[in-house]
Amino acid sequence: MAKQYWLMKSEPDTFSIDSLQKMKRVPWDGIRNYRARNILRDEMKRGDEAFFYHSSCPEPGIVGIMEIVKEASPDPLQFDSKSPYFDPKASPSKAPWVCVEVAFKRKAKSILPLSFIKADSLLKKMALIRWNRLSVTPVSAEEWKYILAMKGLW
DNA sequence: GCCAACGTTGGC
DNA sequence: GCCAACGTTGGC
Repeated sequence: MAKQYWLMKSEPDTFSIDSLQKMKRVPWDGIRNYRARNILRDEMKRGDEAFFYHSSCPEPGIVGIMEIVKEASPDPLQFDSKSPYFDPKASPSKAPWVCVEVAFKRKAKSILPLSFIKADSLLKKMALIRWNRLSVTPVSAEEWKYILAMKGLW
């Protein structure tokens, strides 16, 4: 299958592009929305690439690129009673929540702000805008190429 | 199955 | 901190 592209949100206070750069490879855990879960579980493939997006911060926007290095497996946090992502209904035989593993690829030279995305005639059609509260959204090959070709961004 | 109440996300 | 847009929960 052709490589697919995604956009994944994280609050930089919790986990930022700099944290990913240092850690190199992490589980993308704590997804507790069914629509986002279905994307992780059913659609994300090893080798796919994703934009790292900073949300709920002074300047939200795209800040880097990562690669999906491991496909979905049960999210361990759902079994951890001390985690905010604990799910009392989850059991090893019936684990509703999954995570993928991502690896750092590159950090943008500067942020590509949401305000720019919303003002751009091509980018304002991104699923990021249409499904504005979903933390994992698809990015079309056209949108991906367009952003990668932006002057001075990378 | 409907819907009101409540909780969360995330931009501003 | 506010609030719009959803998503979830639970009574009926």
